[in-house]
Amino acid sequence: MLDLLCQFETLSKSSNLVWVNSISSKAIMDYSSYVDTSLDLNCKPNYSRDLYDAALPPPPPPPKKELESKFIDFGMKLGAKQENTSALVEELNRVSAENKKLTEMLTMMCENYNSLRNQLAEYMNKNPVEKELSPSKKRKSESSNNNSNNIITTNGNSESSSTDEESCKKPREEEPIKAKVWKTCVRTEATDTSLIVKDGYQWRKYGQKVTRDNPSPRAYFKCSFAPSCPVKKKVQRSVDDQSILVATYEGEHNHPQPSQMEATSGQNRGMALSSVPCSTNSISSSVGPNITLDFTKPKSGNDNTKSAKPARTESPDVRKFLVDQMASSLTKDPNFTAALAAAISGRIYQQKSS
DNA sequence: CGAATTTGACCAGCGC
DNA sequence: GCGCTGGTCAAATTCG
Repeated sequence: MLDLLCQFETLSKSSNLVWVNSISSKAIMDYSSYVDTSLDLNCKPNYSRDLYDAALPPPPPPPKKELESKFIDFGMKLGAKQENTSALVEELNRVSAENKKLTEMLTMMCENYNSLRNQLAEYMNKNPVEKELSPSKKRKSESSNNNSNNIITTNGNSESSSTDEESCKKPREEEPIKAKVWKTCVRTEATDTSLIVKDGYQWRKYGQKVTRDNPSPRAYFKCSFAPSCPVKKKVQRSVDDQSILVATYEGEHNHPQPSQMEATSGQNRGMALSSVPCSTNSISSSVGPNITLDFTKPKSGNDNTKSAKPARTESPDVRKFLVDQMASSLTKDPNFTAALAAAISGRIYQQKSS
């Protein structure tokens, strides 16, 4: 099963979150909103990997008018308004076509990813792994939680199985009995001792404990929006593989990701660089500015991800949102604007001289 | 200096 | 009831 998950992870490329909770396919779908579909935009010009080619964001259409006006002004100053404008318009058309093509490629990637995930869910449902618990264990929940192969299916209801520890908790909190509980495995550097799982949300650590079944300490986190947001998570290294962090989430966020809030509020300079899932062995480890766009949607409402998923990649609204994000990121990047200005001036100079 | 983290103490559930 | 255990609290400490 882990092999399958690894394949799944590899195929998903842009995500380093391995969803190992074997539950109903419906619940799997719920998780889809957490999958990092962010594009890692390397501003350096020397990227040549296919992945980057595929994930290369479309050039920013929204600034078109702005840029065009700037181009025109620039051209007027040089006394070559008409030629420059037509050339730039032509260039913009070409870029738009490329933009469209890349968007289609991205959509196709997302579709492939989703179909793979569905296949995984199907496989899990067909092959439930019954994990026999040691009778000597007092805390059956822990014995299951600390196993990296923690793939349990009980009537397709993960809540009933993995929330055993929930039942051990005090009933003081009025959170619903069926609070969503799921797990993720995140591969990290084996030397990395921090128990930090970057998932786009901000967490406040409120405890750490060494448990009986695992020599690695378990860290307890609450959502930084608590108490309004009741979500908690526990992070502990896998017993079998110390390089794998097992994060157990309880509850559901009732707010968008902070990174997304920043993005929508226009404060997205270098956004999500520290708060979005990113593989530690990421291909984006090259030196230089990386712009990571967070495309995960705020979890509005409950289980409507099934219908919302296609919209993420295909609906005009989402596209517009993505484009706005990219445009905002690029236009605020001084390196980008400088490079753009240099490219434009160079092209105009080239046209003039020819 | 305020926010975040650490860590020992405390509480509650469970098995004997 | 007692001991073990996981989960949480909150004072102390660290960090930016």
